Amino acid sequence: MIKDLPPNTVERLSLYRRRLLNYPNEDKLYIHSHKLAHLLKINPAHIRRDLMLIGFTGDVHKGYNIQNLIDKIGKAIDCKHTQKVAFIGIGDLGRAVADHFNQKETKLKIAATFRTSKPPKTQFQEVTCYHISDMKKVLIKENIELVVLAVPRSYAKAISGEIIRTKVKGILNFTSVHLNVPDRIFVEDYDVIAKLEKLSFFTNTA
Amino acid sequence: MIKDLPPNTVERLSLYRRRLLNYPNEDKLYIHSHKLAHLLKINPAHIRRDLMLIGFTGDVHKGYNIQNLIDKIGKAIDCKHTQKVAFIGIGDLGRAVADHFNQKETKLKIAATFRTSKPPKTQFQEVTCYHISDMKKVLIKENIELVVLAVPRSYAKAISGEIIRTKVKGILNFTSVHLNVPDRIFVEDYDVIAKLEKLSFFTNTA
DNA sequence: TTCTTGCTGTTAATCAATTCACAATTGCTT
DNA sequence: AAGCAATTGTGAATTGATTAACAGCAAGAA
Ligand SMILES: NC(=O)c1ccc[n+]([C@@H]2O[C@H](COP(=O)([O-])OP(=O)(O)OC[C@H]3O[C@@H](n4cnc5c(N)ncnc54)[C@H](O)[C@@H]3O)[C@@H](O)[C@H]2O)c1
Ligand SMILES: NC(=O)c1ccc[n+]([C@@H]2O[C@H](COP(=O)([O-])OP(=O)(O)OC[C@H]3O[C@@H](n4cnc5c(N)ncnc54)[C@H](O)[C@@H]3O)[C@@H](O)[C@H]2O)c1
Repeated sequence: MIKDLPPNTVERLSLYRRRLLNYPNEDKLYIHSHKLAHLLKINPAHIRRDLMLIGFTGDVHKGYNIQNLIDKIGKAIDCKHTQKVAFIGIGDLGRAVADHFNQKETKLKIAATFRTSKPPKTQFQEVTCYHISDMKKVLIKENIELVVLAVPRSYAKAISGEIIRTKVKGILNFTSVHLNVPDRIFVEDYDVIAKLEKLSFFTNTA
Repeated sequence: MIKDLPPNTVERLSLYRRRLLNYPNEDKLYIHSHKLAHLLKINPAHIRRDLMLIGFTGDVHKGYNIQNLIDKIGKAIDCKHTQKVAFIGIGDLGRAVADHFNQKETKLKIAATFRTSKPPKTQFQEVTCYHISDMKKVLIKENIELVVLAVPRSYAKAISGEIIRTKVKGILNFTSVHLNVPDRIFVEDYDVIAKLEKLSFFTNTA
């Protein structure tokens, strides 16, 4: 894992890797910066710079070796141990995200889901679904470090209050409630409405 | 509508408004920059600067008048006509987003949803659900300008090929497929995996 | 009245992200 | 063997986003 990568670079590296994992099907061993840039609709220099930051070098004519690049990205951004993820709230949104997640190659592992209604024994392969009242206990016992929070907004605050008493280090927060957690916990908020309103704005001015 | 607002400012203004729409319940007419900043966990100067950009001024002691601010944000970022939004793919993800959307105050209006299986007559209040094969026709007829794309990734390319033959100006794309559309169409991609992998990275280095 | 306090509006400074632009490299062609 | 063409790696320039800092103001206290 490489220190001091800019946040946007880390995010892009993840996207590069996911795109490349589909690429060998297309029967090539190497890829050029401009080709990958085109697939992702970004600037080629961007890619070269990102790869420079993780110390990956290409061949001046063949471009970048795809498998080696995938591996190198893993060394750069993946945690050494497998980090466990829990889904808190597994309604429509949580289910969609968890499903999507389980179809992708990633080092992260879904270790638990939580909800209020009586849970079925399992969901998503071997993932256990617990009742929300066991959340704190399970998060601690299972050593879960990341959570996806997708519960009705009125519960967000109380739940985040419990989360801070566990070893959770990061929260992907879909509740549109801004969580009050200590600095040691990373929060990433996402809000569709703001994105759509931005889209609306820029499709009517620019 | 104000020209030349930075993208991030537009997004934040949307968030300010949504937060403030809940605030009068809390029985205040005015709010200070540092108070709102605290609610959103951002820097107060940021808020003052954003409001400066839309020409909104506060009272040096009372702060910002909440209702006036809500109105001013509307004038700054909302489209003059009501823009119509369609959901293409209304499975778990589409449903979650559409639901979330319909609970919020916004000038945007869901005008149609599309899916492959035989559609029920309606969903979400008065929104009609159409079969995907009618998509192009309906998008054109209804003058739909924004779409949320949440179909299985294998269909994304073909569907975006149809979309470009309509008046759609913006796509919120959840498919993890990078769409090849002309520049006149704004695309906003979102990818949970990249966000989670970023979270994983920063909870293990920083 | 005069002083103190705490806020806004705004400029300036900083920090981060993106893009440009080109030297260096090397396969390929002639 | 020499010249061409295409690509990487990267410093420099640019653009954009964020934060600091403070003047100026006005309410309320003394
Ligand atoms: N930020 C965004 O972009 C975005 C998009 C879509 C939905 N959302 C939000 O995500 C949340 C979930 O949406 P959804 O469509 O999946 O809702 P849903 O009603 O389908 O699912 C809610 C889930 O939360 C669980 N839950 C309910 N009460 C709970 C409690 N007291 N404690 C713990 N868990 C509880 C339920 O068991 C269920 O699993 C909502 O708050 C919604 O507004 C946000
Ligand atoms: N980017 C992200 O963060 C993210 C998160 C979750 C899911 N996803 C992706 O979003 C998509 C939808 O996920 P979901 O869980 O809602 O899936 P889902 O299977 O529940 O729903 C799929 C929807 O697409 C429709 N559909 C199926 N085939 C179609 C076709 N040929 N043409 C048009 N529409 C068709 C279906 O009718 C259904 O409405 C998937 O591609 C998933 O991987 C992305």
